[in-house]
Parts: sequence; C-alpha cells; structure tokens
Amino acid sequence: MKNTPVTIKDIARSLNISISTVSRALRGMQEIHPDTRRAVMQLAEELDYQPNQLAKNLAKSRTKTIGVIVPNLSYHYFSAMLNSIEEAALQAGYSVLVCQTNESYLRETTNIQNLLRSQVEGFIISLSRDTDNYEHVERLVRKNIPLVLFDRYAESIDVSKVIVDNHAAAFKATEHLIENGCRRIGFLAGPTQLVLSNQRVAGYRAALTKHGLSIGDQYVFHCDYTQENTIIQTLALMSLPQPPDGIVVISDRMAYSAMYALKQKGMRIPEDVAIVSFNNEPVSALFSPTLSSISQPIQEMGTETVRLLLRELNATDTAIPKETKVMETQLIVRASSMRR
Amino acid sequence: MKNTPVTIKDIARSLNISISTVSRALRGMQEIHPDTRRAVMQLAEELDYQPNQLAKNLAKSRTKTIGVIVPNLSYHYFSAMLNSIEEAALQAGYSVLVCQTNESYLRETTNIQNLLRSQVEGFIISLSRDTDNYEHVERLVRKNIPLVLFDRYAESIDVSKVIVDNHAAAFKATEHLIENGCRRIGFLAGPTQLVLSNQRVAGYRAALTKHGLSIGDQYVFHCDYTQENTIIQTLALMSLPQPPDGIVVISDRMAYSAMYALKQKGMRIPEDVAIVSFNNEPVSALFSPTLSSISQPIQEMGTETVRLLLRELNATDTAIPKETKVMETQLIVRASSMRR
DNA sequence: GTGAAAGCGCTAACAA
DNA sequence: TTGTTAGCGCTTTCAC
Repeated sequence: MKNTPVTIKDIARSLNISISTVSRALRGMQEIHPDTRRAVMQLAEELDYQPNQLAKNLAKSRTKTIGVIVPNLSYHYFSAMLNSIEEAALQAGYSVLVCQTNESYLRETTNIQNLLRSQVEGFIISLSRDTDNYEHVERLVRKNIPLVLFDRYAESIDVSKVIVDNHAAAFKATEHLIENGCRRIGFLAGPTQLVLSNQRVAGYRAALTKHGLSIGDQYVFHCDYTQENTIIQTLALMSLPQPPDGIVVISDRMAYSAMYALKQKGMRIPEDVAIVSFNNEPVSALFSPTLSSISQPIQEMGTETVRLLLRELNATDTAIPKETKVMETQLIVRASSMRR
Repeated sequence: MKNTPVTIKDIARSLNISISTVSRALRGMQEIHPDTRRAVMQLAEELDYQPNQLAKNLAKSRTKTIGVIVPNLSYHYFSAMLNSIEEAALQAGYSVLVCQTNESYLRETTNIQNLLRSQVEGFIISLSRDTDNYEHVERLVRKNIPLVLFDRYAESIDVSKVIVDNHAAAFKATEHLIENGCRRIGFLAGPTQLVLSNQRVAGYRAALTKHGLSIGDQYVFHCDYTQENTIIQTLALMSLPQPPDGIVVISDRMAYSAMYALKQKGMRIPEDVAIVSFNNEPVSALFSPTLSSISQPIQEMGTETVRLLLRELNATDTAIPKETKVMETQLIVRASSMRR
C-alpha cells in the first residue's frame, strides 16, 4: 500500500483556505493571522506534512545545494574534509550532495553531469587520480558555475583553490630526515599525473640540494595507492645498490605498507631507515613505531574551501578573480624518524 | 554573470517545434521522426543541454533515489559499505543520497526528514550510537516507506535487515584465543546501547562457558570509540589483579589503540596478551603485529541490503514480510593471536 | 508524428 | 490578511 504524501493542497482543502495561505503560514510569514497559522501548523503536524523539496526548489529556481566530488571517501583525508565542508556549508544554509569518483575520470564527468542536473549551485572538487584531461571542469568555469578545487588540482585550470604548500611540506619533511642523520633519502611518490605528488618530489629534491645530498632519480619510486604495489616499490627501493637510510612517503596509507615491507625484511625503523609521510591520519599515532607525518589543517581547509565557494556563489554579475589559498602544514614528529 | 541554463523550451523555440516533441525526442521515444530527433539531439548537444532533474522528478513523481544514512564515513566499514551499496543501487537504476549522523540521534532524525523531503523512495540506515529511541524509524515503517537496516539495528524495530552473526563471530574469536592458550580473556566492548556490542559480549561469554573459563563481568570494559578512552579502558583492564592474557576487541580501530597502550606498557603481543578484533580493515594486515580480525563480507552485505530494499520498493500493495539476512563472518588469523 | 493542455507541489507577484 | 493567477521545467494524456 503505497502512501500518497500529504501536500499543502490537502491542508488547504481540509481547512477551507487557499493553498497560498497555507504556504505562507508554513513558511512563517508575518502577514498571516495567528489563528490561521495555528490551524495550519497543527494540521501539518498531525498529518506529518513534509514539504516537497523538489517542488520547492523548482519553484524558487534555487536549491541552496553544493556538489562535492572526491576520489574516495574511504581515504581518511577525504572523509574528514567532507565533514568539515559539510559543517561549514550547513552553517551558510547550504546542503551538500556528495559523489565519489573512485579515482576514475569517467565517473568524474558523469558525477559532474548528474550534479548539474540536480541543479547544484556550485562545486567543490578534488580531482581523481586518473584525470589528466580537464575539459569537463573547464567547461564549468566557462559556464561561470562557482567551483573550488582542493588538494587534487591542476595548474592549467583557472579556478579558486585550497591547497597546502606541498613543496614546503616535503622540503620540511626531507630536511627533518637529514637533521636526523639520514644521508641517502628515498621518496615513495604517487602517480606522475598527480600535481601534488610532483610538487612534493620537487620539495624533496630542493632539500637534498640545499644540503648537498642530491642523488639521482633512481631514489624516487612512483606507486599507485594499493598496498601490494607500495610493498613492491618499497622493496625495489631498498634493493638499490646503496639503499636509502630514510624515506619520505607521500601518504600515511602508503607508509603503513612501506613500514610493513621494511619490517618484513628485518629492517629497524628508524635505526636502519627513518620514515616521514603525509596526512597524519589518526592511526599514525598508534602505529609501531609511531609515524612522523605532515599534518594538514583539515578543519580550516574545509572552512576555507566553503568560504571561497560562497564568495563566488554570492558574487554579483561581474566575474570575480580566482583566489588560491595555500595552507601551512605542520610536521608531527614521532618515533619513525627520531634517530637522535 | 549568472547563466540561465537551457531548457527544452529553448530548444523547441529555436527549432520551431513543440516542447512535447522535444521532450519525446530527447527521451528517444519511437514515434518521433528521425529528422526531428536528429535536429533536437544535435541542438541539445550544441547547447550542452542538461535536463533539469528536479522538474523531471516532480513531473514523474518518482526520483529513483534511495537515502543512505550511516554514523560516519570515516569509519572504513561504512565507507566500504557505501561503495558496495552505491554500486548495487546504480545497477538497479537508483541513485543514492548519503548522510552522516556523526553518531547523533538528533542528526539521524533530521537526516531522515531531509531525505523524506527530497523524495527518496526508500532508506538504508545504520543507526547512530546515541540512538536509543526508535520512534523516528518506526514512523517510516508505519508509513510503509521501504527501509532496510544494516549492522547497527535494534531488535524492537520490525524491518528487514542485513547483519552478521555477531554472537557466532565473537564465539569464534574467543574460542580461537582459548585454543591459543589464553585462559583469562578480557573484552573491550562498545557502548552498552549498541545491540551489536552486546551480542558480541554474549558470544564471548558463551565461548568462555563452553570451555569452563567463565570469569566475572569485571573483564568486560565498555569504551566509546575514541582513542583516548580506549587506551584508558585498556590500561584499566590490564590493571586488574589478574590481568588477562588475551583480549577480544570490538573493532580494529579500537584494537589499534589497545595494542598501542599494551606496547607502551612493555607487554608483548601475542606472548603476554593475544588480541583478536572485528572488521578486518585493510590497515590491520600491516599493523605490528599484524592483527587477527573477524572479517565481514562487505561486498555481499551491500548487495543484499540493496536487494532487500528493492524487494520492498517493487512490492505490490500488500505489505511484504520483513526479512533478516544474517551473514557469516570469517576469522582472519594473523600474528596478534598466534601463540603456538 | 506532432501539438495543446493539464498537472507534478510549490512560490510569488498582484489584487482584493 | 487572504485569494487568484501564473509560472518553475518537465511528462503525459488526448486530440489531430
């Protein structure tokens, strides 16, 4: 027995008033007679009336909704960002529609399309790993649809974005290893199309150069994000004729795999190999040894991302200049890198 | 410069045909003249026409959307379930609207309300930790709105659900510890209002009883899900006059904290204390020592959950009997519990 | 094969 | 303070 939901028309009919009066009463407009309002409210309550959001949005041509597209919510970083974005959005009276790309370019395009069809008023996107063609997001820009990128962005797209200073962070992490006595430092990077990964590699190189420790490209290994592959790359790195005594890893998740591989090989962390990575996931504080990691100000990043989006959402007709917010990171030093 | 999206009306006007013809052409109906269809399609493509989903849904009084409410997507279990639910739903032509409760009863009720207003056709819910009043979900049942619960359910609600055999799983885990020589086994449980936690405690007790090892309630400690609290409870457990030589922990996440605390105290795992927990998160295979854990068939659970929901969604008028699907779990034995 | 018209549930002028 | 009317963008009879 499918139930037909109650509408304002039902309320109007049984109260013998017009539907606009009901609408007004329900929305708490001033000009309504207290008695009328009371009657409407009471009946609505009794019938457990739920306004039809579709109709409401259609009528107002306004959804107060923003679309959020992330690679995968099972990465702690993204689910944490989602929480902070949702919170900030809610505060501004917006609700959020979330989609995952599962790192697929194709799903990214269909997600954008679906959200567009759902009339979201703006987008917050972190690009998928496989995305190397930006036509779909550039189209949003051209159409003047408010959009903010975070974390996974691309240089060539002219949009507002919230990122961290990846170069500086990697520099800091690498220098930290150097200060702890490491002399041959390796890097476990992400896929080469990830801007973020390349920036971190650059920061790592800069630190090595500064300290006169420059070594060849063979100390940088690129992994996809799987455990298996990370383990393989780690072992490959350690099989170099002169294996590293320190490794910067591009994510905690990958560092867990790397550390597992190292321990399997009987290497001690940090004595034989020191480790620093990125993200500072909660589990990193519990790992053995506890993992030194670059922490990103997730809370603030979410707030900033939403702020930048609201700025475009509320912009008057003229196109406003894009803004890039670069956040500072913090190195959380734990056991995995403390050699002295 | 806010852009006015193109509508079928625009297409109709510039092609000098009626909007119903455009509508039909766009939906690929048979009766349309090939030439007309081609013209419409081409113009739609050119203008990057995106159908307004709100209008579509409103007109058809059908959204083909299901609402999913989970405690928190940053728990691996829930984001994994979401992925598997989404996949199954997509396959059946449904899209998914996700909400998080952050373990709050209040947000659970507002989430339900919002999804109702968004005209979702059915719900998949995993109750929040703080939920101990079920009126809000019972109301859905009364209204005959298709609903399936998974993982976090309540006995008293008469709905279809997908769960694992928690009693059997805990029994299996406990017995495994016993077989590995543990004689005083503790239990780090969740909050007492969690059905799932209580069932696991019961399974644990049953195993102890079977093996003549029954011990008092003082070996069961209840934690909230935070790291701090878990560490405190673990230390409390180990401070008993006769500390346990084995611990069953209700989640991997909590086990990480417990193991951290144990290692801090200088205890060896599994030699001094063996550990088994629940969820088999990917990280558990990398932890030191690797963590023995009860694995749930997440993929299958997602599929089943959607299947049960579709069953209600497609049901003819008569109320169909609720179905409870109890899934089997698997104990993945790793180093944390292998003492022989 | 195509068009006119009504309607999905609601909001928003404009009158009264 | 309330009602009437016209949409929002689309689907769906029902004619032609």
